[in-house]
Amino acid sequence: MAPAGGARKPATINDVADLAGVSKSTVSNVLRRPEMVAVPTRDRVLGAIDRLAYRPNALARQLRHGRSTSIGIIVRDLRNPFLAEMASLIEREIARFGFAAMFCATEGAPDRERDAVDLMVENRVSGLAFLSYLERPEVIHDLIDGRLPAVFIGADEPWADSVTVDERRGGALAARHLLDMGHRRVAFVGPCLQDRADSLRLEGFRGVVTDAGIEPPVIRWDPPDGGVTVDGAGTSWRRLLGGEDALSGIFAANDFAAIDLIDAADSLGVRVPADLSIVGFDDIDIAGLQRISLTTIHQPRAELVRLGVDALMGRIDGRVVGAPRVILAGVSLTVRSSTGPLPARVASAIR
Amino acid sequence: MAPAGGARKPATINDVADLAGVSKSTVSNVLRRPEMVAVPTRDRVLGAIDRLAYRPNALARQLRHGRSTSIGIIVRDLRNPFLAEMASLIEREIARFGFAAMFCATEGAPDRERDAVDLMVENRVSGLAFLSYLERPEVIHDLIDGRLPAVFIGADEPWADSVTVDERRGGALAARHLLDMGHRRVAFVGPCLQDRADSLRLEGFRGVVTDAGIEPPVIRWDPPDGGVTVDGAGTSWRRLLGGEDALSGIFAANDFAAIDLIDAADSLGVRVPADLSIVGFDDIDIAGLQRISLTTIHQPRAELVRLGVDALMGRIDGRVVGAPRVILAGVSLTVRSSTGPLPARVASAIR
DNA sequence: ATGAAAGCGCTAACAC
DNA sequence: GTGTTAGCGCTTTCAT
Repeated sequence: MAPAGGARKPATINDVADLAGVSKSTVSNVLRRPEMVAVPTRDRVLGAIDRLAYRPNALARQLRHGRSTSIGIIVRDLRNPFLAEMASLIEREIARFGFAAMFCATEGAPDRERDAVDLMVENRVSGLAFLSYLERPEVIHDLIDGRLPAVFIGADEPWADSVTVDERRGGALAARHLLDMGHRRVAFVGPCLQDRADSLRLEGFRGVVTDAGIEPPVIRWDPPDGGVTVDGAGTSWRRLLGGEDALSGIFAANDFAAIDLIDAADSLGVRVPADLSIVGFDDIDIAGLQRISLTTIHQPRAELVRLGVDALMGRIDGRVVGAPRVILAGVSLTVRSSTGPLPARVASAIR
Repeated sequence: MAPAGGARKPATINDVADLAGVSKSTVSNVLRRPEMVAVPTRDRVLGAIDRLAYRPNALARQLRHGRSTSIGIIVRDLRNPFLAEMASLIEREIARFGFAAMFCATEGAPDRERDAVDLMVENRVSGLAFLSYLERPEVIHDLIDGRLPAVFIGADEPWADSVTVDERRGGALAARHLLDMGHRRVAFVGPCLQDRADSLRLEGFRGVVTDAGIEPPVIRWDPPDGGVTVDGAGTSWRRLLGGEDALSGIFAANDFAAIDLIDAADSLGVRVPADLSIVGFDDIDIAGLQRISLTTIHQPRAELVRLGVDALMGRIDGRVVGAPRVILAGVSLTVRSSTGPLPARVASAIR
């Protein structure tokens, strides 16, 4: 057993070649094209590799090839279970193609997003997967365009391959569901710094609601501890959910927020769905727990990832060329028990 | 705007040098030690960098230095919110030191763990952070020892720096809490493939329970869909939680499983805590939701990460040398409402 | 203050 | 089959 701690210099292909009494090309061949090396030589080389615990230096190989075998994954926040699972699925999927995952969390900050892309570019990742996208289109576009393939999963950017559900349609489904149940005082709640998917969800929601002659407030909230603002003015859930003109239906930009909202309602004694109906977006696993039972817009996570990684791999190996493709996956409403009809007394009060 | 899609060859330091009419050493100096380059030269170089949208090739620099500026993070499963948040915290913390994060999920499979370490070693990461650890000690030890610094966060391996709560003590706290409330038919539930933290939690739990003269069953379960086995024999929650000798207290290896267990109980009409008390481990955010309100063993996530990354950085820059250190953070029981006293009728039935 | 040159570890022509 | 060689893009002495 070696003395613990010290960082011994790792063996190189030359060390192996010397020990095996061959040239380094032969060692390289043993590793990359074993069939073209004579069996006795190969065995000698493998023996040396074993003795020296040789691991090829991926940095050197990648430098030679001009790119690394990593994919950059850029994601807002791994604490959102939807994003964590998507990231995890991507990691697993790209591993099947021999790629490693490099992660960067942007925490919803555009400058961190820019830094993340820079980091990935400098590390010469083979491709980039965005799980959230904040920046104004041009900025990142200019950073990336022509340098490396990128795919947006869960956001639809016209200048790169995108795999997404129709976010607008999801927002519209949520709106229609709430309206159908009689709700009129409805609102959207989303993070202070919206990513582009959030914006589209809001758009879809607002479109349907305004068509019904209602102008929905947009609530900004970073759960669980962030302040609540409407039109830039601070307020509180107590104010929004209590009193005569209390909201009776809320569409949250994602389940993560929706579940925190349910908890806030529970704390205030606001009953869900008797007093307040809540619709989320994503359909994360815990949304299906009996105790949460969140009505939400379902996203086919595995399918999105599969399609997204496929698209990316197609670009990387040049199998796919030409204009960016937008792939839409189906979106649907999953009705559970966080939504219900507008209570009669409120319904009459509004008329 | 460049034609979309194509992967133009990125500019190199030579291109910049040529355009600026200097040597590449000067370009390198402009980037790494700007103060030792004359201002006019520097400006010319910066101009060229800008014009060519030059990004230094990190692979080349890292090859030169013999190591990359990445840290490998090895984690069982990002769907477990505790692990996802820990991973996220690590990524943020190492970014402050200029390191990038490389992730690998092992899904609880020892061979995937070995592959992950191999991948990291080949990529010459500067250090390794384990968030879960499966393999028999020697295997990974031999793979790593002397090659690169490693830190275990949430598991205590004597051959490398470790930052962890006292897992055994956590298990013991859970056991004592259940016993104190009068429970006698208690069990442990954990994943089919335990990591080393799981084992220690079980040990601590079992120690206290057997001291009370009870031999607790060990239930293997991979929520939400996996089968339930005890001593290798398949069974079901219905059987374990119903009937005369139903369990009345369960300690789950982690909150993720505990919450799924609550859900299973809800489905079976088993009331928590009236019929069944459940203790988790980790104290993830959703454990604190009113609707979940899980009694659990609290882990100080941010502190564990801070200490762990500190330890790792110390080894990387050689500030810390010598024998592995084990750092213990405090562990405590957070009592919420998933546990309660043994119902009187059961208590009397047992006497 | 700037440049020339060596070399990190590997791969891929091309020679033998 | 196997060896020789020429880089990949960068940093870092060491001259000038």
